[in-house]
Amino acid sequence: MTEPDEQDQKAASGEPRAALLPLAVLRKRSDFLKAARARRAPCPAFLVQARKRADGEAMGMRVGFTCSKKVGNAVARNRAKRRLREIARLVLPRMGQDGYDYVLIGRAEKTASHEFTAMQADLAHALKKLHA
RNA sequence: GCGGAAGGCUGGACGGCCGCACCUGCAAGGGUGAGGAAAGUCCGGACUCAGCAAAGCAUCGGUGCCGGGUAACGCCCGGGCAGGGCAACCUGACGGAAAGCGCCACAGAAAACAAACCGCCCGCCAUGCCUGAGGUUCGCCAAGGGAUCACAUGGUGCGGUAAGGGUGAAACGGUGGGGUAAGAGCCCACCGGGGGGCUGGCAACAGUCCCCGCAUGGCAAGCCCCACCAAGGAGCAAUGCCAAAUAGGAACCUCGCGUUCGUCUGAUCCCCUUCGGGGGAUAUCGGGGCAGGGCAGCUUUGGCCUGAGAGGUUCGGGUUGGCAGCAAGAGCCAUGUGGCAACGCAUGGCCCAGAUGAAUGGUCGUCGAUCCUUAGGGCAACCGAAGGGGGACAAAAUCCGGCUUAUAGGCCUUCCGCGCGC
RNA sequence: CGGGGCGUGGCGCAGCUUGGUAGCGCGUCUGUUUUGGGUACAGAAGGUCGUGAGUUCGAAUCUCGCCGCCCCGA
Repeated sequence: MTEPDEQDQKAASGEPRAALLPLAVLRKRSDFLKAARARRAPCPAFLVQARKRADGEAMGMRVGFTCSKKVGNAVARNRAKRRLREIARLVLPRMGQDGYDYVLIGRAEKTASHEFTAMQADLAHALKKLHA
């Protein structure tokens, strides 16, 4: 039933669009804790953390999203997370690098209300700084 | 028209581009995708687990006017009573205070078996009034005796009374009259209260008649009593399976380790044998029965398990993967029908989220209830080109029925009061 | 999902059981002592008792609903 190689196939499922790197989602708490200790870059509407993984840990580029209780109630947190996910989807395939874990952290009020195009530019700028 | 009451509905719309989750399909593609509260997690269930059910008792808990609805409820509907409102209507933890215990600060005479501080009244005594031994500072003082209807002052009585008394949340029925030494349900009228009967109602209760002068404050959201109800525990991180990994665990506590069957004859031993088998012995091994033990606190009954082990508590190690549970249900929508209603019944139709760092969206444009600014118009209320802003609360997490709380704006229905017109 | 606890002056806590006066320590302020400071002594200020209702004559205390925080178990 649960074939182990099925997960391998899922990891390679981004293959049809060869130009884009596959985007896996961080799910484990330990990955988030590791990323929190790595480099970070503040932006007006959110905070970016980036960590270059050790070899053999995982494949491709991974990204996670964090919105704590400070952001607001469940509705506000979900909306903030969706906007972060959207800018990550638009920006990371172009600007991200293989072998990195990224974590985007939402801020109260601003993540939900800040201008969308500005947030994309902010993320691109922050990624440049983090890769340098 | 203004003000108000009750109930219900709705919870931005359309399009472009780019996306997400699930289902279906070989594929292309197609289909579906948050709420009235999904929330808080306050009640009630379904479902699941453990080696169990029934009855009674105990205990704990809940409910608390009556009747009905429901799978059930602390929910809903209808009715009664009480309080509020001119009314529509609203609100109500609404059993018992003569079963018992407890509490009622301060103030006040007294705060719960009533008692009696002031007061009022009555009886008695003394004084006053007359006389006056005697004394004298000549103003008076005064033993004793007499009078004592009434009045006054003081004292006194195991006297009467509770009308009145600052207080207090609350003062032992209220108001008025009679009555009395003063007073008092002492008597009378009305109001209030208690008991009993009758009538209406399933009942709560209401009405009415008779009797009783009245017989005992409040708090039960203090303990408690009564009635009714259900019944324990844990909860979808329940539970089952697969895979992986580690271990093939440790400590402690409680109870128990008895008996029987050799026609269970498997095993072992002895004897006979025609070699098919037969007879006997052994409770050591296996097996069966019984006692015993266990199965939610106790008892009883039945059942099941165990029967030489069983049960419980704690600690330690590993895994934080997948599948099932997990979406057809106390389901939704019509129509008919019973019922004042909640709701029930019948027939037909429909299939309507299933995620798990957690999908159901991101962005842009047009419109948009409505708000703001302003050119202009109008005596004014106001109208208004153009520009700008622009939707509340709040997101399923096993699933239902309720409750509670949050909620911008809009719409509909019914009713009440006041004003005006016809 | 289930269970438990706590909100009282600036801080840490009593008081709640059995309802009537909100108290203690530290801190703050003022004064005295000292040449000055500290210490010591004396005095003072400061509390919607988390919040909204209800019960009661009366609620920090009793009951119910909300809000916030903390802890525990599966």
